[in-house]
Amino acid sequence: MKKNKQATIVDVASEAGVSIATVSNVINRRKVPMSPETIRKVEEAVVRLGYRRNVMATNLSRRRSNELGLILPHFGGYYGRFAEKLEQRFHSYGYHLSVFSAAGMDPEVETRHIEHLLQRRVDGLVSHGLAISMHSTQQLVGEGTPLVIFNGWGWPNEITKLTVNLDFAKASRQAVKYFLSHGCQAVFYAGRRKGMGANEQRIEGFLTGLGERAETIVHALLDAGELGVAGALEEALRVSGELRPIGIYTFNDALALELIAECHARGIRVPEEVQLIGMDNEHFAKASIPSITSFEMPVELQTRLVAAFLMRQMGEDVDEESAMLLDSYLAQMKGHELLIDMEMVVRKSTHNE
Amino acid sequence: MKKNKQATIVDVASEAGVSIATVSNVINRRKVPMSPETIRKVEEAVVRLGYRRNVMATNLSRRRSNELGLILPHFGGYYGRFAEKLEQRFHSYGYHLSVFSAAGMDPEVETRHIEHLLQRRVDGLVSHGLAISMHSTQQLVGEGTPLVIFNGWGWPNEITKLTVNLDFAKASRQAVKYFLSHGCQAVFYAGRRKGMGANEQRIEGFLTGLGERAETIVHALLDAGELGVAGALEEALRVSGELRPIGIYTFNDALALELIAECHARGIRVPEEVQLIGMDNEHFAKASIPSITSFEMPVELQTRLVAAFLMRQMGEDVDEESAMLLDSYLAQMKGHELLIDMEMVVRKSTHNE
DNA sequence: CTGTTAGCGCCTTCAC
DNA sequence: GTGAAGGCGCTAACAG
Repeated sequence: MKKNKQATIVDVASEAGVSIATVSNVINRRKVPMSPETIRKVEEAVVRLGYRRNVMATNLSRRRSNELGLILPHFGGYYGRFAEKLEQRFHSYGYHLSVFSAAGMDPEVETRHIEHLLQRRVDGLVSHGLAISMHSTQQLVGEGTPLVIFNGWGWPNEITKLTVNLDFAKASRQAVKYFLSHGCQAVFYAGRRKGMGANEQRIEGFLTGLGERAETIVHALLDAGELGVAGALEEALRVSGELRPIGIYTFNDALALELIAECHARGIRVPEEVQLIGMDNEHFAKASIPSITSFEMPVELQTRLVAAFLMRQMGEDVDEESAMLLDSYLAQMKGHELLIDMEMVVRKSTHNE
Repeated sequence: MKKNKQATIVDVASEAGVSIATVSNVINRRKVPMSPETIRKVEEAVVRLGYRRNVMATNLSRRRSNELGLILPHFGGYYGRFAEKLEQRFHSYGYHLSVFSAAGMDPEVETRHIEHLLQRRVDGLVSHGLAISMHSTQQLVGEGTPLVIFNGWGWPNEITKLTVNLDFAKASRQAVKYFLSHGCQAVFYAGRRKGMGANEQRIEGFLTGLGERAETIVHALLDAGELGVAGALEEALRVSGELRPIGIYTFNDALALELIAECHARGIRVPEEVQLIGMDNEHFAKASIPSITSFEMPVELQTRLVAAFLMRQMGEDVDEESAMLLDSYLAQMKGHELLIDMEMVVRKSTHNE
């Protein structure tokens, strides 16, 4: 037996007794007038042969792929949800989305994925904007492929017309102000150096949030990556001396959770002595003990804006709702950065009643 | 200006002053002897023109894509790590992996992804085996594409030669036995109906783990999906009456964490009154209070076996280590199911000292 | 060593 | 309505 190769359009044509052009017309539901009889014959032949169109041939011929690519720092948490939402949105616009993880921001892996996507001639690309990827991305994408960045800072205008960012700085200001207005005698930011851009944004917000209080209130930046979680807590306690309670704003919920564990191990009460605010509003933030005050990530909104803008860049239409949303955000944009607010979810790690 | 289209192999050829065949040979580092001079000229032309091969054309011509597809129930946690590891492994075998999420096991989304992968003529497919996907998968894949399933139960041999499963049943037996040998007076399994196959496996293991003790010890199956977390806990307490401590084995760490929160809210001490064992060994299992006893998912091993088997099915060679590993597992296989052990990580939710 | 020439599977005018 | 033919970008013999 010879290997049963996939049926081609030619097979379908001869099976149905028509020409390949006709088959193509039927398959693509073109508006050219065809007899219902012809259509039926073709459709039957398709089923009978188990025909499945070869998109490589289609794309090659059409000179467009109808495919989009997404590069994430990793799957998991917020990013995983982001990917699923975005896929769904693009699907509604008639595009297919392939998702890739840089596997913990490994530049090599990331470059490999982008290169492959480009070789596959994707019609557009969306990428996170963290870490070093900037330079390589610039190189790779060149003048050709439409690209939109999300959660990226410091990207020159030449590369992207728009960056869709969560407003970490604002959230951080909000966190600090919350601490200050809820009796905290000293405030800290605990981050991880590897956070890069996103980390910087938080720090900036943290400092500006202090405002003029910066001169009078005890505060410090803690690097949990360098000091370790225990080290960071110790440092905070050392700096704050007898002052209580203190407030610690963390890079994310995971770090907040670890700090809670550390406090618990030392018999330090949360929130009576140490108040904590995290970021990401992960599933466990709600169930931890105490539950963690955090910021909700507006995935729906962000993916909507990202998708709408990419479509526009590609000259495609989008649903009216997204279009209006995008316009209203673009109107109040500063520079080429579009900022999205996050909502604080207050829980037990910052108050008790 | 006309749009600067991507340079093609023809452009490179004329730029370098050679024929397209030569360019192709250089690009693909074929073993045909060529003068270093020619090679240099071609390579220079490539960079000068920013040439990037069109994989659609390449694949069409080669009649193979060198691409593989992976279908996941969702990104996040274990599955996200699985995807990253698998990608890396396939890469080392010279294949590219595209990952798709069924977005919470939505059958429509799943079908769409598989169909698209097939239309792209991937050389092979690996898919989780949960939920209803079975039937549609069978339809779709037909006789053609090599397929390996992981974490799937009840798949007929006609579809898959092999299913690579984590041994949830065994882990569950182990959990029960741990409870029994550590003083638990009553034991429970708390799952979620939606767990499907994976849920069934746990239940089976839970029951067989009881063995002959099933007749003498108080036990029950709890459906946290139906009863809610609070309801499940109440039910366990009701059934066990005055007996303490009781042991609750949960579908995953997330559920265990929620139960801990629920216990805490009611002033029930963990592990003194209620012992808990979770599954997945998620990041937060270590940092929660108390930390959660759980089972580590052997992603490295599982991806290795999956990759090796798919490669073999496709007639490709794999590294010796993986080959030997696969052979040893195949040797002790029952049916067409290959089982992987998980390791229990004991933490504070089951003991205190 | 290098160039020529068929395809790969499908789309897309342009006649009939 | 339907069919014939050229082309998309690249590979793979096969000559030279």
